[in-house]
Amino acid sequence: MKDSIASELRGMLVFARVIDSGNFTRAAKTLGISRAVTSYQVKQLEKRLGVQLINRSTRALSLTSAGKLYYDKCKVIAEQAESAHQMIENLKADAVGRLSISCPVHLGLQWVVPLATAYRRRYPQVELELNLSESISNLVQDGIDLAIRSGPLADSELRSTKLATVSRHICASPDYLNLRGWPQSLNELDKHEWIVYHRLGNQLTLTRDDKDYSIKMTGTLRTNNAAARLQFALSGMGLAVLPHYDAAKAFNSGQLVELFPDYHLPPLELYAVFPDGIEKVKASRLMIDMLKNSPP
Amino acid sequence: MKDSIASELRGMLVFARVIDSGNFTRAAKTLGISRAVTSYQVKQLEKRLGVQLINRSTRALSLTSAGKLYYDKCKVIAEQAESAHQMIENLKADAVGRLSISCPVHLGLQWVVPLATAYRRRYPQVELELNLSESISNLVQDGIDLAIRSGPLADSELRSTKLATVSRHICASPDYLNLRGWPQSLNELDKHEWIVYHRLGNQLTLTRDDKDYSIKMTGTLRTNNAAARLQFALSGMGLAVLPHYDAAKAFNSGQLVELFPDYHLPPLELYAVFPDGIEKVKASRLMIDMLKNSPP
DNA sequence: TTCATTGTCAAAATTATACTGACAATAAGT
DNA sequence: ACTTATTGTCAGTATAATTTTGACAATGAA
Repeated sequence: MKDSIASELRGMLVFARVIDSGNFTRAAKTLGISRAVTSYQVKQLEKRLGVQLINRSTRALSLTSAGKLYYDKCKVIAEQAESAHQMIENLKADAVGRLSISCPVHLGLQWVVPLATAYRRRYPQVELELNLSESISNLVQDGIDLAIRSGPLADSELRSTKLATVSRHICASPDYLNLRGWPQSLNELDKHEWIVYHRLGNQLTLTRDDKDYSIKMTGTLRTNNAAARLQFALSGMGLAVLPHYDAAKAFNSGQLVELFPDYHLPPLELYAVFPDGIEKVKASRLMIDMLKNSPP
Repeated sequence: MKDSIASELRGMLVFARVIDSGNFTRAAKTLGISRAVTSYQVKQLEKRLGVQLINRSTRALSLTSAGKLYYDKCKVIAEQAESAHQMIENLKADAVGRLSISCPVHLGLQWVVPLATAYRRRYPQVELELNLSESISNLVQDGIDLAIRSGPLADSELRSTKLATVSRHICASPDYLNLRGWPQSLNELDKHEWIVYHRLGNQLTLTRDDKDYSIKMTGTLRTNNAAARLQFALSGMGLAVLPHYDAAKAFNSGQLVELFPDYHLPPLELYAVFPDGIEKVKASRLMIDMLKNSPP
């Protein structure tokens, strides 16, 4: 930082404090530095500006006219620097500010939107921005504070915390099963149509009594959209692996039934991913807590 | 400067520049520092605040919500710091700002007041403050930019420049001389009354053809006020040593006559005394020039 | 793929900043 | 007029901060 304004800033702060204090000694004390440095800083500033700001005698100070004008500016800057710092402290202490959240579309609609509504009601001073998108790439570009993703993101720059564990279930509509047959064992599954969720591949691992069973999902219906997958399943297009939050409603209404409930699928792990320090911001912390306390 | 706001200021400036530039590399270039420092400064700032301000990936930047709010503050501070510096530069380049002048009362009334009137007309953007006072002590206390004094001030803190050399003359009113006699030689002077100016002592040294003549001023009329001295002289109370600006008018109107015009008195040396760097301020420089160009 | 560019890092070099203990100048009290 | 305490500054030194350099992995473009 050769000769930029930056070098002046510290001097400006010291200078302002000297004027506020009325003398160098008191200023030094309140700044927590020695008298010598205080003197040096102001002298350096004056040298840099080329104009003397303070008329000194050993027992009295006064501002030159240039100093008076300059002091007013310094005072404002000092206050604003203080206020900027304070604002960050406020963000950490109170539910204020802004919070931008990124979330996969379907999960967002099912889970985050209702929660965000409650959040806004509870913390009206926080401006919420909910960005629903599947793509994970523009997380940085879009200035996201909090991204909700399934699976921990292997990114050293970002921190993450687990929000919820969502069980998954093999589902089908009664109509479909009546048509194609209700499978009694895992072996019969390969005679069925699967609605394959694009991002998960077509290998499926089930667990029962600590034993793993591997299944290959066969089928021609593929989608990268979770809502579409649900609709296909409801329309009786085949078997689908659905997260609990999609499945539960359909089970209750009888639109879907669960197959092989004794076997467990590896659950969906939902993580919050965020830049370091964001968890110290109260608005973010409260949102994370809320997400953890109200799993989908 | 342990942990005060001051340490943050440099970081704030760098941070703002990074955002303005869109990336660290360009910011570093415009700041004239290396990429590494730029990164370091922002990181340091974030560490200090406890919150990440910038979402980084190697090819894209974005602000966190906290960063957005903080940026706005930084931007204002950067602009104001720039403007403070610019203001000083303006003071040096243009006739603007304020200028406070201190001057002995009588000299001020005779000389500076008329000049200040012309100055104000010529440079209306300069706020003038004229402080007429004999005392030299509160020069610092009163925040004077420019003090006019007779004789160079032996003060290492302050700079000074000679404004004018004012000749002095031995004067008396014709009435007084008719009453007490017109002295023909220096020897007769000790029979006369002197109006003694307090600050100059009562020893007088005259010069003629490189030869010095010492005279002791006798008399009971003493004053520390230059205007009073003039009035006493005009009223025929005795001989007085008057500066040219007081004597000239009276000579022209015949109210006073000069004695021993061939002998020269050590002249009054008028100096401008001011803090270092004030001569770089245009308003001051113009005033000093004007004083030099229009001697009393 | 290859290539150039980005942000960051670690170690070293350099600079800025800080403290200490003096000093002369001043003001207040006696 | 004398002492006493306080002030701002200085010189020399110590310390902490900043900066440079050269490297690195990550990333996007060709």
